[in-house]
Amino acid sequence: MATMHDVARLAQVSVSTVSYVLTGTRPISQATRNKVLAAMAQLDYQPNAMARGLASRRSRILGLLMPMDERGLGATETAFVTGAAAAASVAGYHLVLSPVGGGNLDDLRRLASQRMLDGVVLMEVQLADERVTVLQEAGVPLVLIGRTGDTSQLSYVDIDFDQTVREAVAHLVGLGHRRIVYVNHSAATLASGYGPALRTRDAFTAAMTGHGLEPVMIAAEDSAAGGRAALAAAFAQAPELTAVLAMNETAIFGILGELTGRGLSVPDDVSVVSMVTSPQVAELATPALTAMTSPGSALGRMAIEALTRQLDGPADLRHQQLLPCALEVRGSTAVPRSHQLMGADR
Amino acid sequence: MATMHDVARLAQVSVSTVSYVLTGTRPISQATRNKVLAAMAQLDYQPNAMARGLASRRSRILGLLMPMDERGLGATETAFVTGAAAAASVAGYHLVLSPVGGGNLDDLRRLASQRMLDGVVLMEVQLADERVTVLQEAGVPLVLIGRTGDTSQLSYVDIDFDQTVREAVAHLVGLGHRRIVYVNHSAATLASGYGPALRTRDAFTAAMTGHGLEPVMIAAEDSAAGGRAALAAAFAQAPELTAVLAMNETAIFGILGELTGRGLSVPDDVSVVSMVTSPQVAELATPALTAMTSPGSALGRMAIEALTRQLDGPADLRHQQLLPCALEVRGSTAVPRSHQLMGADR
DNA sequence: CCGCTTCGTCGAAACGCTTCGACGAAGTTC
DNA sequence: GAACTTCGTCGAAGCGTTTCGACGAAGCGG
Repeated sequence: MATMHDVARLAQVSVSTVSYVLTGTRPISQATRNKVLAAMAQLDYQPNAMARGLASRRSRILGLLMPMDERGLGATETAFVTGAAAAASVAGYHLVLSPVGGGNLDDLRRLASQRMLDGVVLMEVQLADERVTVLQEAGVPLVLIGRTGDTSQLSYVDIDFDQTVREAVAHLVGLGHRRIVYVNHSAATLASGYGPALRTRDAFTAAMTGHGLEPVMIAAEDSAAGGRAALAAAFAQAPELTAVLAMNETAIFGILGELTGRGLSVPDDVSVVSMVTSPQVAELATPALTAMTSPGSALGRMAIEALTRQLDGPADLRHQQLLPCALEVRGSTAVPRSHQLMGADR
Repeated sequence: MATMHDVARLAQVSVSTVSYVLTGTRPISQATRNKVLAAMAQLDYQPNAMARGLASRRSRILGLLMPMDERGLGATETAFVTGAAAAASVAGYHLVLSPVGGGNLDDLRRLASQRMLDGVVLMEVQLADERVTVLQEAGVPLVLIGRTGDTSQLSYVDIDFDQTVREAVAHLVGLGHRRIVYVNHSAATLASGYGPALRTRDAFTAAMTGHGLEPVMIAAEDSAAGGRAALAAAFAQAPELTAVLAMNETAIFGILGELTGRGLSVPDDVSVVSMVTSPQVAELATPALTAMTSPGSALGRMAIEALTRQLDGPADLRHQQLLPCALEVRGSTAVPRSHQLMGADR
């Protein structure tokens, strides 16, 4: 493995000159640059990342910290990752994903103080997230995907849940639905302070009230069975419901199954909208689901861009940005039956 | 940020002594060790990963290279990752996931020659996989999850597709099914040399022939629509089929939807077995799918263990191992209707 | 009690890079 | 044309570890 020394010798220049060619820190004449480049090519030279990191005190590695729970990464999370990786590559950084969950805070502390990560993007943030504290104490530049409760000191990108819910509700109301039930994540998830669950709950209440309608929310376990139970609960609380809005990629299949089981057809009897859902998952269902598609890869990209800007620019640069999900109408929403009759009446 | 120098000064020993306490490379008296440990604790010392890596020529970082395509990571892949991360942590290594796909071979080459990874676990291996060549040329220790065509020089862990298919077929045949159709990945995937698709195809043929039955295989696109089309094709080729064996987590939902659409009930009219499927996904369907559950986290763990053994032990250590999937019977398989009648006849 | 290992520790030389100060040559300003 | 800059390059001093050779102090068999 060739070193910079070898390159310098072959090109008949000093080691520092080779370094300047590589980093562009100081001007180098075209002639010298060419000599050096040729030597590099000839020796198949690759800079040693460790040495570079030690000398420059920057590893040019960015971390994407994601808790990996059992249920795996959905297409949405994967889009984050690919978007982030692409952006990092463009900015000349490596991106590594570290599956550090909430449990091993010590692991995280170690990772952070070892100076091996120039900065970190944190996914799946809780409203009160200790990982944020740990990283801030370690002095690691940080961008969140999601938001903590107090965001004043932080950089983040997140989904605009307010607007997303508003649009979803508006779509259903526009079709003529009046009794709309919102199926959220589980009660435990809500209690744990999971931001998206809380924010959508409030946004749903606001949106429905704004239309003069009564908001009904059901908490559902993240499983098909949870979805079935949630639908039963929904009919118990609002027997004449005509639409379900759900933010639970797992429960949604239980909801659909239970609907079919009760002899109700989607979308003729009940319309269904799935929130923050990837096209891939939406297409799995029969009929394909009308969904609010999350801006996954854009979020990942913007998080990395904010982070690199923070690293190269002034340290106190803050970046806060919200992106809404886009409504994509597929086969699971329609004008409600009651409304169709009324229309026929006139 | 405290350095080893600071620790040495505070503990009144030399820098090398501190290093020996940390690495255990040479014996250190209990008294000295305690002094050093106390100093470290007092200063909240953390070794600098870059300096360590430079001096020791080992980064203590292992890479898990996974192509991230659009469809995201299933629960199976996620189990790989969590199993691998846990094992790496136990062995004193960091695990980083790098989303390097097949496309950017140059990226991979750079990553490999930068001496930032002590070793690599490669996922989603093709029968002829250039990434293997690149990594071998770069001299990076390597363990595959999956197998290339010629495995003689390589370490790998993989699913025992032969036995898995055999057990799945045996389950169906045991129930009385005779006309069984295998829904594989797409023709393009087969043509690209994707090992699992090819191996299961051959295993299915062998298993069916062994039972004196005719093997029928259909290639399906990885989508719900692909599943629907595949089922139509299946009925065209084998009108009296009573069971479907599928290895396509995405298409399976299309298959189920199409079955319901044709007024056929699962499992009474048609039994369905899903291969290499996580319990989570199996439970999504209604009824829950009888499936061959992949040994995901065990596979990840064993890959990492093999890799670390290779790093710490002799360089030419090879490790080759196959693990079967476990049959988990749920609601999607039953005795075929024809068979029930025959049973009633007697 | 004499040579021998073994133990515990030290000092110094790497590891492969970046970066700082210096310096001659060339260009600019008045 | 004296006094400055700017340009292009060099040498050397780090960066924070590991690791090697050395060496005094014990321990030990004979």
